[in-house]
Amino acid sequence: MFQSRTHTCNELRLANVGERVKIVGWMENVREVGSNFAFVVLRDFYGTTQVVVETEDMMKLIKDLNKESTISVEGTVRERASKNPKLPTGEIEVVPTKIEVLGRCRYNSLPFEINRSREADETQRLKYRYLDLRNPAVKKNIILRCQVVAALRQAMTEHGFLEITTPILTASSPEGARDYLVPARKHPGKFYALPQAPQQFKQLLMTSGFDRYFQIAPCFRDEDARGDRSPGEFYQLDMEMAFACQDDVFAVLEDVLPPIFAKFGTYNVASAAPFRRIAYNDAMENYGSDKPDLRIDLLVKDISDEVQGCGFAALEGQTVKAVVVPDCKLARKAIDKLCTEVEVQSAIKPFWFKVEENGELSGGIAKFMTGCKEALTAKLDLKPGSFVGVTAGKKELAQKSAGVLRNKLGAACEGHMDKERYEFCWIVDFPMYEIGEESGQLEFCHNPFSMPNGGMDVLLKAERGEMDPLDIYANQYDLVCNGVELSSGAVRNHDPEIMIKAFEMVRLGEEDVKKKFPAMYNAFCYGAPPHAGIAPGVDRMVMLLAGEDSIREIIPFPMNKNAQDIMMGAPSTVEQKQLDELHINVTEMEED
RNA sequence: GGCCAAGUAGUUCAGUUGGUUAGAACGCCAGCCUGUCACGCUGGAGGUCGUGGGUUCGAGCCCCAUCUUGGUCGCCA
Repeated sequence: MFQSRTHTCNELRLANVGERVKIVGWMENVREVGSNFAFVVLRDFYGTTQVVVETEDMMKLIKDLNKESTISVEGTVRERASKNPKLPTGEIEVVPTKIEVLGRCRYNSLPFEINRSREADETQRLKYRYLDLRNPAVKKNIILRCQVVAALRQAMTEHGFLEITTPILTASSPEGARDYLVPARKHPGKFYALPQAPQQFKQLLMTSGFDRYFQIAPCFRDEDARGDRSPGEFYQLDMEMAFACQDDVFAVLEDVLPPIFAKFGTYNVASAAPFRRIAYNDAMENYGSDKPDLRIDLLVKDISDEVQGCGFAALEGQTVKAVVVPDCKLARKAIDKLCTEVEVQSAIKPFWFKVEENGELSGGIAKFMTGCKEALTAKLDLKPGSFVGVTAGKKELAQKSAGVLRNKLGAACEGHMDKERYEFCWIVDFPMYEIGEESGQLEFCHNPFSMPNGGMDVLLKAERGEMDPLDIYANQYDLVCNGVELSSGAVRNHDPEIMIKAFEMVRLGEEDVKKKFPAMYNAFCYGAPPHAGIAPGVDRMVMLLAGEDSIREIIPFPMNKNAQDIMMGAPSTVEQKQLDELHINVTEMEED
């Protein structure tokens, strides 16, 4: 029968010398420095403590044990003969009178070394995640995640928000991403869906009279993974406020997030309220991105007019964007590498040229630029030493490529990125509608739940042809931090008539609204409050705070890129009996 | 689904123009070592070079196919 320990492995100090103690943990390392003399490093959640083995019996016991076995050590605390100032427990050691094996490690060779697991192959790490997590450097991120979630809960609660859980088994939503479906045993041919977000439920809560709702909400979307996007499932700090406008939502997050970022982040500087607000179109124009990294001081400039007639075919008739670095010291090789990286990420290879010390243009496309040198100098404020990166193409492509270029240049060129801080901004005034690439017709740009800016009036105007529907803006906003889109939110459309009108703009109507969002439509017909909300991604926040580039580093048990849990073996085949109960017929099967 | 990169010892990697017996570090095993703390020293075991074809006198290296993994684009209201 296991009896509890007296101390953790990060607790004993000089003051404890002479005490009888019991510590427990994993045998991390054994340093044998003589016959019948060895140092054993014992590790638990809290830290490590050195145990000295000095007798033949104990030596035999330890030598028969594989590393990573769990043991308990009862003994006396002793001052070390040679202290280690690098360890909190480095001044003492435990001289055991009894060592008990609690859980033997059956393997003398592990898939990777615990304390170097971050260097190991990721597939191995994920397969043996329970070993990977023994590494304090890996564990640290999970602890951080817990602390951040706890801090968010506390802050939201203090702001008067109630945490309310919403269903995991719900109805498939016609909009958005691909759903995860769950077959309904009692209803052959019918399916539940896992929620892509608690969107409709939280809006229904507002209609029910709950004033301020939040939830650390699991969300499920069957879409492909990215470095910053875990496949399948992720968590949002989902929130919604009744009788609220955009400013009310902003005020809450501007109050909640900066202290948490400053406290738990790798960098301890976070922008203070109010965060900068940038209109979507301005962000695209000046930063080439709808998630600008404001730590970079470079801007994107339009030089479409200036370069017309320059003789370089790739620029003629295109939207042309430039990013100028006034004092660029990049070598030719570094420039080529950077341009290639931009091409990989944006499908456009940027052009470039430099201004030499004597004022002459050189490199890249310089020979085509001499004709418009004066106009460019004025527009871009060119000086000796300036580097100019140029992208060209259709407007959005040129903008986005310039944005990628801006990010790369900011990171590569000395002095243009104040990296060690968290810079928040709001992206506002998103277009409500766009012309769909496939359909060529008007479609919702983002989500149909947002209130059009100007309400029914602008919709009617657009309907009468008095304004371009593309000029209708949604009361929608994104929260961006250091170039990462943390969150999307909106002032919701709580008015059934405006909702129907908004849908009519994209050739849908009352029947479609009722069919697609029956509960919400019905609820809104019984008196709905104006409401607004947002849902910052918890995983991405923690990733930013931990300073990690991969979202898998901050998820306790992540799936791999192909949405497989190789540790648990999910997804997996199931018994035919289970399929029969669910009225499921498998028509195609992956080979194992 | 497209594109790019990688796959060699338990792990991380090196491997020249295609040329003898495929190396190193860490880990593992054995021995030595009474103050180590990334302990040290000596020795040892450990490889179907992802898989299948092909070119060649000869392939870890070249070619084709395929699988796996990562990145990226599509996708992500």
